[in-house]
Amino acid sequence: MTSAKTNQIGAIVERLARLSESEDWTDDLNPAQMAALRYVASANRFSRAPSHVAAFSGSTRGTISQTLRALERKGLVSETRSETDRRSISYALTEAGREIVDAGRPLDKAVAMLPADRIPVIEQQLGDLLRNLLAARGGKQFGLCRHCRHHEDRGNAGYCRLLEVDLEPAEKDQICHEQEPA
Amino acid sequence: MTSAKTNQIGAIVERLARLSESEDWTDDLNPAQMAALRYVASANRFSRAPSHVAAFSGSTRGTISQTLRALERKGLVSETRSETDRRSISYALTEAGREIVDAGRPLDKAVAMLPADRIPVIEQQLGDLLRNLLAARGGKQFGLCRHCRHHEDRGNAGYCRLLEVDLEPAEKDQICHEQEPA
DNA sequence: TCTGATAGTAGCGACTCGAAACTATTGCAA
DNA sequence: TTGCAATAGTTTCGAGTCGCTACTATCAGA
Repeated sequence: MTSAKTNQIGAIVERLARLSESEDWTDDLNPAQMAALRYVASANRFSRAPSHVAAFSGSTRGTISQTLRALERKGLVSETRSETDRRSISYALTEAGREIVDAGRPLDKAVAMLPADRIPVIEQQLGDLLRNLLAARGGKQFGLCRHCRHHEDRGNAGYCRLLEVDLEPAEKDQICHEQEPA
Repeated sequence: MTSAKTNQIGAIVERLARLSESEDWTDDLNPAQMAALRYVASANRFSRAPSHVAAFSGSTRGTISQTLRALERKGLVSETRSETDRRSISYALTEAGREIVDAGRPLDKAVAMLPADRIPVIEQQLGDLLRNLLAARGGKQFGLCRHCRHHEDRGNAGYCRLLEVDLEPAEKDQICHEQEPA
């Protein structure tokens, strides 16, 4: 016998993702495109370059470059070249892109059917699992700005000590590629 | 504001799966091929047809047909035409295929780093989530044979009341496409 | 014996994906 | 200041996914 009592968690997670994605085929967007679109939707203005999407999803710059192009052709994101560094590009959601993201994901509808008090528990445990996986592969966290050790709360707004910039209120709840847990 | 306090569970599950699969690219097998191979490895002899793999993964017969062909070309599965129904085909793992499956998945290594007492809890909760998702889309469960209402325990071995066949001891722990929870 | 359902396959077009080669910038150092 | 290495992104390649729409073979019921 190879591994008698191995747990099923990995198998369930992959099946959940696969089933959810197979239902998520709205608007002519495949899973990879949906994932990239959702990332752009939730990342802050410093974290929306192709290389960030690639690092977040464990993919490569080349692959993500094509995916973002496909999204742009469909009018769901728009591309802006940086003024300060002419090499880098930042993508932003268009109105049409925002609509698709706001529709939510199939899996979240199944989550909503669980007892409300168990949702934060599962969320916490899966978060720990994700951190373990990221630690094992040496990847960045891509956590929320306000959970970062460089973040300084200033009432409604905020301030990033690393990049030395003021932050809009909404930006505190966005994903940042520089994020390091407090 | 669109949905202020929405939970992150769906996002975490999809990211976990994506990251795990991106590391799982061993032996020239892409995620879809790994998923199909693992399914064949854990399904019983009545549940290894292309249509079963398709139903399990939320894909289509056409797509899975090609995926299984790719696996066969690589010598990881072998195909057998049914004697009783000349239309149907059953795939089985080869030795080489078994080796790859036995190597396990990256995500399970991250799971193993969690406190041991929390693993069954997470497993249970994700299982509930999966059942919710399946119920919402009207899909089959594909649960374990021994958890089926047609299963009859006969000590070491077992018996399936639905198909009216005797079962090997090992088959009780395999996935069945006919499975209905007790 | 039709006839319809079922199991699997072929072909199409858009896309993913890793890898490697390539362009355009930028930063650093001699 | 030139010179070069690092960085950001793109292109191209080949194999494969994926939904779709035919299409073939087989089976099962009236």
